[in-house]
Amino acid sequence: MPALHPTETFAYHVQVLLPLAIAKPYTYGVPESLADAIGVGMRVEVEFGKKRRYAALVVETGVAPPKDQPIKPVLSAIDETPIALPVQLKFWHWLAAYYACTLGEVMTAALPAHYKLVSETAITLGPHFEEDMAGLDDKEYLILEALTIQHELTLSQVQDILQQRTVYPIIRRMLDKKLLFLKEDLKEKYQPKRIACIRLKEPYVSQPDKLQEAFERLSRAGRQMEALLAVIQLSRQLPFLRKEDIYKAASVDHAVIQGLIKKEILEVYDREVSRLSSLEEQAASIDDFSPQQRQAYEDIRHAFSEKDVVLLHGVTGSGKTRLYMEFIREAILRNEQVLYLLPEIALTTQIIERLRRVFGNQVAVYHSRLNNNERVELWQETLKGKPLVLGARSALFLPYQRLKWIIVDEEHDSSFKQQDPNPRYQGRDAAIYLAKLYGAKVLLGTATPSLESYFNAKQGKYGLAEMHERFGGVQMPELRLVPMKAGQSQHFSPELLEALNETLDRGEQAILFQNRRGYAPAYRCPTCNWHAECIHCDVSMTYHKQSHALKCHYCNYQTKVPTACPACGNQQLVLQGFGTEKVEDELAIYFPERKIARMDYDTVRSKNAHTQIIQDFEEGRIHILVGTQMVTKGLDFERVGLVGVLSADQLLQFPDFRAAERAFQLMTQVSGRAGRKHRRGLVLIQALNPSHPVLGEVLNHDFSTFYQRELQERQRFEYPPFFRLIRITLKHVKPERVNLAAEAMAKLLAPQFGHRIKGPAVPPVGRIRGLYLIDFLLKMERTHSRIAQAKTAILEAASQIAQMEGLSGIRVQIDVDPA
DNA sequence: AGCACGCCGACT
DNA sequence: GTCGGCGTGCTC
Repeated sequence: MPALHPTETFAYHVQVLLPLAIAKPYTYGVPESLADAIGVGMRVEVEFGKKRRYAALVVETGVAPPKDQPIKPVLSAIDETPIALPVQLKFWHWLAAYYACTLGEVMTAALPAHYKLVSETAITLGPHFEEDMAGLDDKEYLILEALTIQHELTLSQVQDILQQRTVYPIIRRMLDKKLLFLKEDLKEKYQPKRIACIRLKEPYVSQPDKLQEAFERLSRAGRQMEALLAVIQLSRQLPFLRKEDIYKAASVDHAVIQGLIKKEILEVYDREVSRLSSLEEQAASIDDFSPQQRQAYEDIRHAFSEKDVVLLHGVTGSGKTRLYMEFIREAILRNEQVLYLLPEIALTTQIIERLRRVFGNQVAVYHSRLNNNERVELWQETLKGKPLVLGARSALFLPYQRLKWIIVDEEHDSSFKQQDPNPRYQGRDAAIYLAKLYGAKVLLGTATPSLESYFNAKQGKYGLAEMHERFGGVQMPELRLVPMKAGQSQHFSPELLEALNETLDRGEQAILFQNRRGYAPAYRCPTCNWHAECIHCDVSMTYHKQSHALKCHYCNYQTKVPTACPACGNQQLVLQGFGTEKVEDELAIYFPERKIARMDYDTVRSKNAHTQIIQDFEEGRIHILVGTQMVTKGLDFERVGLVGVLSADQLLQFPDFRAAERAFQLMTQVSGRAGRKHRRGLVLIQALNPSHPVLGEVLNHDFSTFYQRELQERQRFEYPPFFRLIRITLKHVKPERVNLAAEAMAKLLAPQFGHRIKGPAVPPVGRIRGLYLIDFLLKMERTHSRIAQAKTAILEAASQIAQMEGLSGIRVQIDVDPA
C-alpha cells in the first residue's frame, strides 16, 4: 500500500457565490466542526485561488461534490443568521436568468459592499471605538491597537497579527459593533442634510404655565416677546420651526432669537426624521380625497381584487402621492411592508420630506449616496420589518419579510432600467416579478404611462385607474407652440421673452428646459471643418464655459480649449449649438436683475447641491431655473407661472425607437411643473418643425391619440410592446477584432434567427472609452419559450466566440429589454 | 475579478 | 542573456 496524505473529510458540501464576476457557483466542503453553523443565505470564509480569501454566500447545502476535483474546506462561518432570505435568492436566480447574467453579478449588485469581504479589504478604526474599549476581548484589542499605529489594515494583515487562520467572523462582529469601518466607507461618507430648528426649551414645553414667568422676564424686551409669541403660535401649526420662519412671522432678526436662546427660553436643535410627524397630513384620511381621487381609490381597490398589478394614470397635479399614502397607511396598519420605488434623481427631493412628515420614522430611504454602513443598517432594519422603504431600483434587493405592496412611482421613467454593469434589469419589471414571489400587489403610477404598461393595462393584464383632472380645481396649463426659424442664432423667441417678463413681473417663477448640458455641444473650425473630438470616444467634445474646458459626455475626458484650429491654424473657431450653460448665460443678459440658477449634472454633483437648488427655488430665491431633464422629475413648486421648452426638435430627433415616447413624456412632465395653485400656468414649446405629430398631442394633453399612433408605429416596425428586444453589443479595443467577432457572431446566430436578427451594425456612437462597438438587435415574438431559447443561443454563441483564436478578449454584452 | 503562465520584443 | 509587455486560462 502506498502511503497517502490524509485528506479532510467533510460533513457535507455547499455551493457558494463569490463576490466576483464569475459565471458559476463553486463547491466547498464543510468540516465537521462547522456542520451546524452553516446554512443557506449565510456567508462563509473561503479560499479561492492560491492565496485570496473571500466572504462567499452559501446558496445551497448538501450538494454532491464535483468528481476529480480537490475540494477546499470552508474556513469559517461568518454569519450566525442568514443575511439573505430564500425568497431573495429566488429573485436573484430569476434576474440572472431573465437578464442573461451570472448569479455572482446579481449578488454584487444586491449585497451592500460591507458584506463582500475579500483579503484586500482594508479596515480602519470606527468612530466610536474609544467609548467601547472596555468590553473588548483580547483579539479585538490587538486589532484596534494595531490600527492606532497603522491607520489601516487589510484582512490578510489582520490574519498575520492575530496569527490565526480565520479572521472574517471577528471582523464581522467588530463591523457590527462599529468598532471598525471599511476603508471605502470613509471616502463616501454621507452627511444627511440637517437643518437647525428652534423650539421651546424645557421646562417650558412640559410645564406651559411657566411661560408666564418667561414673558415677565421679557417685559422690557418687546421684540423678544413678539418672537416668543410667534414661536408658540407657529409651533401649534407647524411640525418644526426653522429660524427663518420666525424671522418672517415676527419680523425679527437673528439677534432677537439669539437673545431668547441666551435666556434659555428657546433652544436650537438639529431637525431629525423621527420628530417630523406632522399633524396635518397624518390626520388626513380618505375623507379629504377629492371625488376624483375617491373614484380612483375605489377603482384601484376593485382592480386589485382581480389583478396583481394596477396602473394609475393621473395627470400631473392630480394627487397621486396622496393616493399612494392611503394605500401605504392601510398596509402599515395591517403590519405589511411597503416598497416605494422612485427614479434615483427624484429621491433627493420633496417626496421624501412629504412621506417622512406623514410616516415619521417608519420610513427608511435607500439612496445611492448612502455609505456602506448606512446600507447595512438599512438592510438589517428591513430584515426586522421596517414598514416603508423608499428607494431607487436597488431597493428591490433588500431583505423584506412581509412585502405586500410595491409602488412604482414615475413608472415610465427610463432610469428604472439599469444601463451599465450587469444585471441590466428594468426596475419596474423586476418589481412585478418580486411582488409575485412575495404575493404582493404592484401599483404603477405616472402622468405619462410607458407604452408597455398602458398596453398591458388596455389588454387587461393590469388593472387601470385614471385621473384626468388636477387636484383642487387647478387648471391644466395652457400650452403654446412657438415655431422657430432654422439657422437663427437666437435661442429665445420674442414670445418666450415676453412671457418671461410677464411671469417674473407678477412675482412668479419660470423653468426653462434644455436637454443638453454644457455651453455648446460642438467646437469647430469654419474653414476646414475640423471639430474637437474625444480621443477615447467617437463623439464631439462639449465646451463647458464654467470650467473653460472641452469635455466628453461619454467618458468624462477633458482637454484645454485650443485657440487655433489644429488642422489649419485658423484662429476663428466657433461654438455650435447650445446647452444649459449658454442658456443661463444669455438669460443673464436679458434679465440682469433676476436670479437665475442652473440645475444639471454639473451643478448638482456636490452632495447637497441638488436639494439646495430646489430649496432655493421653493423659497423664491431663484426666479428662473434652467435645467436638463432633472427639472422634469419629481418636483412640485407653487409659484411656477411659466415653463419653456427651448428646443423640442432635439428631443424628437433622437435615433431611437423610443424617441417619440420619451419626448412626449418629458414635455408633458415638464409642463406639469407650471401653475399649480392659484392660476393657470403657461407652457411655451419652441420647435423648428412644429408640425411633428407628437407636439400636437403634447399641446392638447392628448395621451390617447399619442398612444394609439405610437402603438401603430411600434407594431409596424416590430418594436415593444409587440416584440421583445435583446441587444447584443460586442466590444474590443481593436476594431479588427470586433469586426471579426461580429462576423463570427452573425454566422452563429443567423441560421437560428433569420430575419429576427438585425445587425451587425456600428451604433451611432461607434467607440466609447476606447472600445469599438458593434450591435446586434434581436426582435422576438413575445413567447416565453422562444425568448428563453434565444438567450441560451446568444450565451452559447458568446462562449464559442470567446474560444476562438484571438477573440477571447472580446466583451459580449447582452441587454434584455433595452431602454 | 485577480493572478500565473507563457510567448514575443527591447534593453542592462 | 533577461525584463516585462499583454493575451489566455483558471480558480471548488
